[in-house]
Amino acid sequence: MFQNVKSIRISDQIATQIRHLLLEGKLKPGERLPTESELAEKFGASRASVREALSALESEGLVERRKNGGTILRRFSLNRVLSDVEFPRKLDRELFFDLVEAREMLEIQIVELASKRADRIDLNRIERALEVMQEDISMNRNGIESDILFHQCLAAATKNQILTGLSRSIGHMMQKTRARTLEVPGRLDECLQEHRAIYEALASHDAELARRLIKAHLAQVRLIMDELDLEKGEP
Amino acid sequence: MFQNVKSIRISDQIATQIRHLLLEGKLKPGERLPTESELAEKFGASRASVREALSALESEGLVERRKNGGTILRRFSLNRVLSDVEFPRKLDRELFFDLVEAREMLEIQIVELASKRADRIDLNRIERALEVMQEDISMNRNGIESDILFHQCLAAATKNQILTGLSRSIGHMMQKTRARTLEVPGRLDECLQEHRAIYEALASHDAELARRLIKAHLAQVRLIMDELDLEKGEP
DNA sequence: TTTGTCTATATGTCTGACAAACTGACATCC
DNA sequence: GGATGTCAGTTTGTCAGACATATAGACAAA
Repeated sequence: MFQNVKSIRISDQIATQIRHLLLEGKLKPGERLPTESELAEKFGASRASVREALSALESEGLVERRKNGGTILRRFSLNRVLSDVEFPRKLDRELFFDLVEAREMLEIQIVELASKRADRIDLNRIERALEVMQEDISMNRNGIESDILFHQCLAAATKNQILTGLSRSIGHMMQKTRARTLEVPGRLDECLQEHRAIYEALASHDAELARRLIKAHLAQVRLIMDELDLEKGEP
Repeated sequence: MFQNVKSIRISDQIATQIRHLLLEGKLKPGERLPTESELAEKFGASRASVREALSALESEGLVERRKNGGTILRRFSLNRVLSDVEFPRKLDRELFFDLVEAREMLEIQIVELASKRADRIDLNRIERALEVMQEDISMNRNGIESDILFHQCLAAATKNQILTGLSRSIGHMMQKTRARTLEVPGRLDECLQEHRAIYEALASHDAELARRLIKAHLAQVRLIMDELDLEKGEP
């Protein structure tokens, strides 16, 4: 009934404005922003606030700052890929299935590529993710975090930032649903076994096997999702 | 051979330290960080630098700041820690190659799916896109718009909104580069022929052929990109 | 052409100060 | 007693002004 009101930081407002200007095309990638002092003046704020905004934008990958070169708008940034897609937050029923389909494609490609590129460090990381899930099971936790961690480690092994970012973002959007599938009794154990098998395939650089395994894994997830869907009816 | 040296911002060092402390488990999600003044003292830096670091961490979703509640480490952030820590921001150049790779994967998947799902309407649309490109050629236009149109129509034929959206935004980010490849003498004609072949495969619902053709098409594009790159050196 | 030097510029950093908002305790009124 | 003001302490948010430092560009010298 009542809208939650709260003060909005100046630095946030500045960052938001710049993000919007980028989306609307009034600021173009590759261009240079005015100097911090000029921005401060134009926004009617202090340089410190402008700098905080730029820090945020920088860590989002939208801008790049150089000692004397000013602040430039980056050409290729993950956020710009995602901002359009992530936009429909409502997740219609139809859109949700599109999302599931896109995720399956993405994950399959990721695993295939990862099985070619994974080095010792990646494999160690994945191993650790498996341990975390094992721990989740014995501690009786739901395991969604370790599930996400595993898939994130897979994506990282491709060494491709765009794919990694996409995986993270799409995986995050489906977090709730995945959590529900993991609640099914015994599912977490199964999941761990499937993950382990995928890991083995990766470790032996068997792309074809890895591909088959992740496909089976995702098919399993989808199956459970469908079952849950029939019972409850609504995401 | 020579390592690239450059000054590392204090705020970056602080942010990195905090990220690592999180990874090592010395800082735990849900905990509260010391106050900004205390942090400044402990790191031997000013509060302004600490605040810039916190701004970055906040926009990564690692911490949450409240007016009097101090700064708390967010619970659900494991995935973000990982990718950001292990793979420091890539430069535009590297990220561009990631983008090219991601696009190729995406387009291949799209064409494969489209060849299964394209109906009469989709095919007509694609046909029209081909005509537009033919017109571009005879009018001596650069053809980038009709190129985009063609790929957009392909994506639409998958009936998957997520894939369509991804294709659009990635394609859009690469627009300038694609435009440059089309400027190569005779390239637009080749491009049209390749598009035509893909269309034929789609029309006959030959997924395997379509896949091979789009792969060849994208390989050709990449080849030209590389050549242009060697000549000019800088996007 | 390369190298050295200088200067202007923009970011990076620090200091000290005040404003604003939240917390908790205490006082006040019905 | 319980709801409502009031106040002080704490912490983040914001500001202004200063200096340090790295970079680019111009220009001179070898």
